[in-house]
Amino acid sequence: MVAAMQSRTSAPRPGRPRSVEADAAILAATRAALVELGWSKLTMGDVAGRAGVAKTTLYRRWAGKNELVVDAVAVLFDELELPDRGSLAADVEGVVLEFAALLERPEAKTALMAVVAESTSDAALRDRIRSSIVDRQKHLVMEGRARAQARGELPAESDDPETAARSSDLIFDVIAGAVVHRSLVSSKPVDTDWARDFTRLLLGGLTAISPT
Amino acid sequence: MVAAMQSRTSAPRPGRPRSVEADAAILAATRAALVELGWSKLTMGDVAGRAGVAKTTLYRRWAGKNELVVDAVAVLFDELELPDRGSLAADVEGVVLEFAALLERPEAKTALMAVVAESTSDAALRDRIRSSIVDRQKHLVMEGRARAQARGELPAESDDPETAARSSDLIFDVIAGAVVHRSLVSSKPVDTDWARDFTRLLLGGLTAISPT
Amino acid sequence: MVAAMQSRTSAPRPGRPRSVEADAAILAATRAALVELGWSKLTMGDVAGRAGVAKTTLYRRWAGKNELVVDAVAVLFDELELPDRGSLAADVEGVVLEFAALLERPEAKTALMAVVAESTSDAALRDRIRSSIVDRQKHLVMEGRARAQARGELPAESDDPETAARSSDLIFDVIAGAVVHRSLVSSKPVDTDWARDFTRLLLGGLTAISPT
Amino acid sequence: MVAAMQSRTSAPRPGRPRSVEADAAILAATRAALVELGWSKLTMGDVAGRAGVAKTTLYRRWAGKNELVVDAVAVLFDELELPDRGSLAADVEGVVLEFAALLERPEAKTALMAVVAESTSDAALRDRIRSSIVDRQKHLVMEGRARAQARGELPAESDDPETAARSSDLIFDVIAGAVVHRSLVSSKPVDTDWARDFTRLLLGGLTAISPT
DNA sequence: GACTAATCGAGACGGTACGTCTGGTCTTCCG
DNA sequence: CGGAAGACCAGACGTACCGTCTCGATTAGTC
Repeated sequence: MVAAMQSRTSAPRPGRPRSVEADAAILAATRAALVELGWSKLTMGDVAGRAGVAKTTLYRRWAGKNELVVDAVAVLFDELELPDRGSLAADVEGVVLEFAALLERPEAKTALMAVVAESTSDAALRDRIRSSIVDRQKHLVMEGRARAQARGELPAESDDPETAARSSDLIFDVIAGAVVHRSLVSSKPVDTDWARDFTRLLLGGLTAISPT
Repeated sequence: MVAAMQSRTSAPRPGRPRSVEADAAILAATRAALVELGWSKLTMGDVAGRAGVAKTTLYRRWAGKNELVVDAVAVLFDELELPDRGSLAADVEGVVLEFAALLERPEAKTALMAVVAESTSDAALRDRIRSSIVDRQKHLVMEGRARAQARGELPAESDDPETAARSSDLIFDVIAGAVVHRSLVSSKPVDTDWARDFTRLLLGGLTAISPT
Repeated sequence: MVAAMQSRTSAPRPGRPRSVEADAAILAATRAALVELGWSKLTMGDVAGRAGVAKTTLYRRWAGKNELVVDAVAVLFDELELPDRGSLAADVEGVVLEFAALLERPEAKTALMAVVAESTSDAALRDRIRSSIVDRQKHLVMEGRARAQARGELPAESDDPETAARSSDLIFDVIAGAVVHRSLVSSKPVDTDWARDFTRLLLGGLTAISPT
Repeated sequence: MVAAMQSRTSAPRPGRPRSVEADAAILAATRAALVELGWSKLTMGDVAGRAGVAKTTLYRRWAGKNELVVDAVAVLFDELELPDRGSLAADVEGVVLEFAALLERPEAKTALMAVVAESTSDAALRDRIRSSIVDRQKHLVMEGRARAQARGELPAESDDPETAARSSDLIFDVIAGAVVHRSLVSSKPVDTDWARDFTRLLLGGLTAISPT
């Protein structure tokens, strides 16, 4: 995932090739450790032990705990999908519940907040999070919006691409932010009722800001 | 703030009383250390040194880094205010910008996410965050809503107090969540433009979910 | 003149007088703690607790652990006696066994070596040990010698008092040193057999060094 | 000296081998610290610092202060030698002065008494002292005795090996005990005069206990 | 019968060292 | 050369004692 680009060129470097199994084992071990121990008690040595791997092998692939955890958790966000549920409201409700289900998983909730916290004082980590996690989610917003426009539920985007991006970003932050805040900060469940209330609020707002 | 309940009963416990100056010095030192070092590099020993206090004095009052930081940061949220800006839109925009300004402060942004991360696997910490931080903010939502109803911008609350609380919670999570997500996850500025866009979206939604 | 007398006896200083019971309780607690914990794990706080006394009360009377322990153990050496057993050989054998029995007691053996160790870098402690412990034992040697001379087993002392003191010191160090070394360093029992062997060796030597 | 047994089998355990230089540096640092600070103020952290080594490296090799100091001091006793001085009297006098000179060294006197004190409540430490220190000295007694017998100054040993061992032990405890007691407990110098007096006493005794 | 003055208990204080744990690096030998 | 093993340095962890201090509450003798 990290330096996978090079493998494509398949330059048969000299010496023993890196074990492909090790990568998978390490990431799995990281997720398991996150579930059991949480972020702060997770240690590199413990992950290495679980994966049946030497610590050196970890450090050869990742710069530290932060990077490792981002990669270990990123794959979880690949599971998010946006099947066509027939209407914009159904699509929004669906993605909200799906995202909430993801945040219920201990490895996801713990890791997500922790790496965001670290990223506040680490620009490189911020980029890594954006590319590995945020962008994967944002893509869903774009997809849902396009589908709604095709259905005629939303007007066509503005000609100005910048304006369009601005409103995409806004919607994304509102959805993701509300779910995360409800789930992790307010510590209350994101259930069907809440998802319906939220969707009504969001769709009402969307109609209001759309140009006639 | 923390164990202040007991002081009211003023039961003069035997032995030397705890230094009240130490508390203030420690919390101030904690905030200073957060700014300089960030969450992960902040150490109890360093805080003690800055505060001119022994490590034992810290541990006598707080169980660990998490608890200390929550208390140290909580006071920042007391600064949030909601002056009457004349209209609901102006009030929302104002509180969004104020909250965003708070999240710009390094001690706030780092600490907030970090303690939330830890709280995902620590129920006691979760409660402490709720009472020390979340509730302080939620109060603003209630206030703004009441004011808007007085102005006639929003209909009177439902007779059912549970329904009213449900929508208050929703609005709170949407506002706080969106600002936090924009600021810390998406890493983009919460400026006047964004605040205006967001306010239009939110107010449109509020109108839509209001009865009649 | 008159007032000076009283200060030695019971100078009635102003203020609340020190508790006489506390002294006894503290020394007893110290000995008990020595038996249970040994020297290095004995703490002032623990002794205070056992004695039902505050730490300040200890420090008001003794400067530290060393001084306290010397005083607590010193009384044990008062038990050493030298009844007239009829001959020099019987007297030596008796005192050797008595001293060995004292060193069997855990509080004595632990404390004696420990304070001697500390005294190697503490002149004041060295003096305290000499006056509180060593001199008490040395007195027995003088007594036994005088008795043997009265019996005619040993020749009268040299006219030169310095010469007499030199040989007293020598005998004392040989007896006490041998018993301590056998018991604590070689970790072997000082039983009747050993005492008899040692006595034969010593008396043989004494005869040899005595002036014809 | 400590775990040297295993090195003979030279089983090449996996992983990086322990630094042999570190061992020497640590023991030297321990002796230096003993001279400067004495036993009670010597700290593991300080020793580590002097040796240019991490604290973990100390604890990987020794269980604590006691074990470390025993090993650090043990080598000093290797310096004791018994050159043939021509007569038993000269040999005894020589070894007494040599031993006294050793006990003059601050690292030896402090450490020896301190570890003996600890050993009174620690059987494992007692064994370590016996094998590392006591046995090294006792060997000198055996050697000197054999030499005196060869010279005809002492009769041949008893046929019963146990009887021979008993008298060897006795002589050893008398010599070592007297020197230690004079030097450390009585706090008086072991000079040539004292050594001569003591030798006369001992040799007189030896003649007395020897079978005709 | 108040006023001193030193004591007592309790327990917090600034320090120092403890022994452990983790992070990240380096060194050895094996495949 | 990759990898497992484990030693290495650095330094934070939370705990335990140290010896001092600050409390309120006793106890005496002195006015």
